[in-house]
Amino acid sequence: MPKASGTVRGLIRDSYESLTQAERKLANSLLENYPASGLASITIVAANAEVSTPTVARMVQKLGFKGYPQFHKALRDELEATISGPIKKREVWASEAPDSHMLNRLAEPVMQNLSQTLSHVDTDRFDKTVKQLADSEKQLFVVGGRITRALADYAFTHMQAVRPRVTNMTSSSATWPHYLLDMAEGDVLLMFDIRRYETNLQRLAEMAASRGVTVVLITDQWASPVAKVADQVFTCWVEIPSAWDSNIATMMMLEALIAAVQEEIWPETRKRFERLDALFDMTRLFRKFS
Amino acid sequence: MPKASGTVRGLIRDSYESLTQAERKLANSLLENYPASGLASITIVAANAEVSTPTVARMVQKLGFKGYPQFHKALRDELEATISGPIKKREVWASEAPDSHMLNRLAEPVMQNLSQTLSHVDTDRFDKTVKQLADSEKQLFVVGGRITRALADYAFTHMQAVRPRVTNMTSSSATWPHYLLDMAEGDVLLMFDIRRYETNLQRLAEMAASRGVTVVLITDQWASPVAKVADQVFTCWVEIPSAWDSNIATMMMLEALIAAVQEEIWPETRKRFERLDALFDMTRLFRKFS
DNA sequence: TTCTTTCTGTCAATATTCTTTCAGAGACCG
DNA sequence: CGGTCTCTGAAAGAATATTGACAGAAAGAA
Repeated sequence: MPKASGTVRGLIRDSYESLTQAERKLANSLLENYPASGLASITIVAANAEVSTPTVARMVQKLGFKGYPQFHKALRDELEATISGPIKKREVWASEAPDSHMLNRLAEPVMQNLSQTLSHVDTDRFDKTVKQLADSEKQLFVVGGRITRALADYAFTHMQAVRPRVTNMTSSSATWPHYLLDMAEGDVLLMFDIRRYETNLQRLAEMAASRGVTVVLITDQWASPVAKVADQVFTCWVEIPSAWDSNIATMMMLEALIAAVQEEIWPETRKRFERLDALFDMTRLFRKFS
Repeated sequence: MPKASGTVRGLIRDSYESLTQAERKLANSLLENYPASGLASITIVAANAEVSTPTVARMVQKLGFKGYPQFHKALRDELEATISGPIKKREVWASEAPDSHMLNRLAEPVMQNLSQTLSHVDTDRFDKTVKQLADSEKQLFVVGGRITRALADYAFTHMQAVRPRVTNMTSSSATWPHYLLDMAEGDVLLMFDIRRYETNLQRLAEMAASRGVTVVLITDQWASPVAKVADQVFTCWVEIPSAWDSNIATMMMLEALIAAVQEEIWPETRKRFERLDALFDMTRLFRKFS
């Protein structure tokens, strides 16, 4: 008895010689387009291989499955195992601590959030957004809410290092009309809005959009109402077992955007970095590091 | 509104915002393990997503399919088109994008950083620090540097929600002597210092320490000079392929601390949260969410 | 708050799939 | 050539999947 390789494919190959004529026809059909062709219903599989449904049922039983549904499930599990990202199944625990420790209780949902966030990004839109954020002909405005103001600040500091013409809008909504005055068509407004969503941000977005400003929104999985008027929306997963929301995935999203923008306009950015460095050297605020 | 990318995944993403709550739950479940999770029967898909079968049927119709079987077929066709070859083990991380895409290039080192950071935490020290940060008899000061000011702000906003007596020190070092005046023995100073390390922060730390203030430092893997005078040091991995450092691990460390502090003094914190909520309800700034 | 609208799950009907039985077809052997 | 065996597909029955109708629940508006 030859050993099966564990995969359904291996199983079929191993038992190929003991299969009958019609069954081989089926086996060929399955292997030819593996695993897609095996994921249809038994009727369709049979039709594709030009054999009858009982033949399919008999063969999967011969392969050791209890019935066609089990065979189907085995294929799905295999597919799932094959195309899983870098985040899945990684032992990221804080070593010696018990699972009940806060660090470990947090690790799992955080990974989940990052994974989920990544799987929701449409790379075409991402690339498009990067181009818009990288266009230093246009003014870039950054604004956030109560909690996300910190993220907006972070975005501002980095964007400012990468390109010129970046404006950080204060968190006080009373001053926003002043900024709106200066927004021109084609300018970009980068907004952060995580629940609880702020009505003022929504109004700001509406007004900006109506002036022809491109609104880029980074929000959570429940989607801020700003999404309705935004040109680009990035959804981040923020749920953790706590009374508030985690912004780790949001931070990742933001850093990814910054990194991509930096790469997009590296020649200019590089010069900016060098000049910035020179300036830091002149003020003695910072230490050189090894 | 950007056009759908033609794939079922794109279809789901594009209509995500117009989906209802239960449908989003389903969409998440589908995207999380795409396309394997969608290739099961409607019953199983519904069970996995923890929604009812009619919800699944409704959503696929909303997406433009005539019925579930059509949706199923579309997924199979897509799978066939994508991995027709023998062992085309595509590491689809962010999405259908090539490995060279920024999102995928970033995902790996970020995971690495999180993993490293977690495995370096001494849980005993972590717990001890949490107790110190949770002691609302003492004043808690928060301060950060040029980049980490955003993190300090984030820490401040959350800590302030969790406990009383929290002070956010401005980033301008000229004002720091004023804060120092009010620091008493036993007070806690939470500092962020990521390279390039700032000389002013070091001086601040020294002066605070000499006054008997407990200094808690969150720094990077190369360790800020503040570490020499700090009582508690948390090291975060920050290296990514870019000209600057990633603060995702730093953010995680911070959130872990906040979460642990919150848990430590939950009874008081809970009341604070309720009062805060009531205050938000009074100002109409925020929308209710589910 | 109350009313309206929209959403979501339970249930039942309908359609499809899966399995089993069985008889005919074909292969192999004497 | 006839007998025996295995294989194969048709058809029926059982099981399951899919869809539609409905009513309670939740969200949003006035």
